[in-house]
Amino acid sequence: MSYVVKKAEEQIYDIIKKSLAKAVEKGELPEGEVPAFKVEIPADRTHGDYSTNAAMVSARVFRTAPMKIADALCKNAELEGTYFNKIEAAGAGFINFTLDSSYYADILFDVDEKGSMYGHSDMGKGKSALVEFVSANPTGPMHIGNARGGAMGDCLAEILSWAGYHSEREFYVNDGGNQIEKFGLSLDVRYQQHFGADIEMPEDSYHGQDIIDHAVKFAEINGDKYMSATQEERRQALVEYALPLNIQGLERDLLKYKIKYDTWFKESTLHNSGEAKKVVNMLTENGYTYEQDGAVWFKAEQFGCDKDFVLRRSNGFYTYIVPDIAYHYNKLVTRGFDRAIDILGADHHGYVPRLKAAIQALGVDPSRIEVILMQMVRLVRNGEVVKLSKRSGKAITLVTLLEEVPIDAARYFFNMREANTHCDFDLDLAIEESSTNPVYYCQYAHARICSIFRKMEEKGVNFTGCTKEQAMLLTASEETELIRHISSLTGEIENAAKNLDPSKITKYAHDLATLFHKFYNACRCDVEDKDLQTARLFLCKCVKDVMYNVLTMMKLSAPESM
RNA sequence: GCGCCGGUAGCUCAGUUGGAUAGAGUGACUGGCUACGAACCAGUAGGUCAGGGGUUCGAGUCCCUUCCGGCGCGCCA
Repeated sequence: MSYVVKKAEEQIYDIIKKSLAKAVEKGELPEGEVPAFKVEIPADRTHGDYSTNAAMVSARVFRTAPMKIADALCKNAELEGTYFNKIEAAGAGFINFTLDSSYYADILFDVDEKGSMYGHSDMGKGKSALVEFVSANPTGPMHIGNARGGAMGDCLAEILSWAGYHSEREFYVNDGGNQIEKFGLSLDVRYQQHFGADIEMPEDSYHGQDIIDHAVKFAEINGDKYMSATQEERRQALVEYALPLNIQGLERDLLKYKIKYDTWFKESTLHNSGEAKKVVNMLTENGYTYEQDGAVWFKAEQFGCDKDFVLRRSNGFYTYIVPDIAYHYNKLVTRGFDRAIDILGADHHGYVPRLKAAIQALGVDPSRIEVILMQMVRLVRNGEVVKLSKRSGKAITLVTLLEEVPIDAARYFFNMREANTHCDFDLDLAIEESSTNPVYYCQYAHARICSIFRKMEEKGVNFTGCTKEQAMLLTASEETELIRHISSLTGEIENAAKNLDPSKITKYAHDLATLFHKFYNACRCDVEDKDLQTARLFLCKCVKDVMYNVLTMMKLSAPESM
């Protein structure tokens, strides 16, 4: 949290401590230690700006009624030199504190001084976090679920960076295994069909138009010369042609979505470098594997899983989880990231304990892997759920989505809700009502402030700075509430980082806009009193800075007019 | 059957990690521009926090249980 906020909270602990000592000295309270108590912001602000349950939790220690303790503490409290001008005991024994206007002024000076850095925190102490997200199969275009994961992961990486972590973004490219086999097979059939072969697409192949397009292009370049090659050669050539194009396509489409990765990590490197083999060997050397029916099993039950699972199939191939184990070992040990954060679809939840078990068996603290499970997005169009089937090729792609919905709106929408809630994306609503979309509500606040400064300049009023005496004129509830919210930005970013929850930030932005719009309607900047005018313009400037910071954190535009 | 996630206003969701009278958005209704931007604001209506039990000064929040929904539980990824 920001240092002004921190200072205020520390003062409360200090006030309580000193007034307790004084009350004991005067014999108003018995000797004793106050147990751990909490300082918090009451939901109902008529109860003050801060409250503490110190009197309630110490009732047992002092064998005195909470209300009596609260009274004694209030009576002996010394507020001189603090940010508070009132302390009082309330009904159940809460002790409530009221902030002085010097506090609000200091908050604004803090914002003004930090500018675009306001909101940054050193909570993460420079620890490194690798955020892996989207990681869509390179066998086809991205779907709408990837849109949610993309917006969330990108925003989360940014939040972590603001909270003092060194964060990096990574895309894991599944360029090995069964899916690539299927990809090759699908291309192969389409290629042969192009030259008139009478064969059907197998049920479980990829039926999308993109596969046909690749096959046709490949045929235009290479002609029919691969018709006479072996199936293996033909499929390999097709995959070597199409896969890089798909990966480039993913990169290009995500860039359109304002997502830029630090690294594109290919699964194939884990096989080529022998890392996949190495982790299986390590597990075996540590005695955590056994053979049965010709397959190699991992003793997962020893690590709290309900079942053991296969690492190497009897046909000699590794199961999908082996490269994943090697991949996470690579993240945490080889590359030495302190934390590996994965954003996955909720249908992977059964797989998380298994991955963690294997990582633990490799001697790595599994809590360094943190998985955000994201519930599925249901796409609604014309009031009906659109079935998302990749196999049928009817999935709504990320590109299609972005053609229909503004990028800012999509990024904001997908960060509005916690990962763990299902969400419906109503396309018609997103398009038709784009003007009432919550993101515009926030951007409007920013544009409105810019407009105020333009208008004031036309009248010859240029804001150049504000004195503390002027800033202390901001005492209307609309003003102090707004400043209170401004003051909470750093803490809110820390909270979002702690919970790995970007939705806290969209909520913050929305609340900031609400409080500003309320202020705007209640308090005019264009007033006779020049000192008050200066103070309000100062407040506007600070709100604008904060809104700008929050919007850019989510990579949303902060328009000066709209 | 076992496990994970969820159930809060008509709808979509918050609820500061156990605090005071449960809140927003949207939809419905009413009011506010000779105005620094009405893409805004103010107000009304709408609740057995899925049901039941328990823990304590105090429960939407923690524990148990029942019901409802989503998803997992493969030598698929």
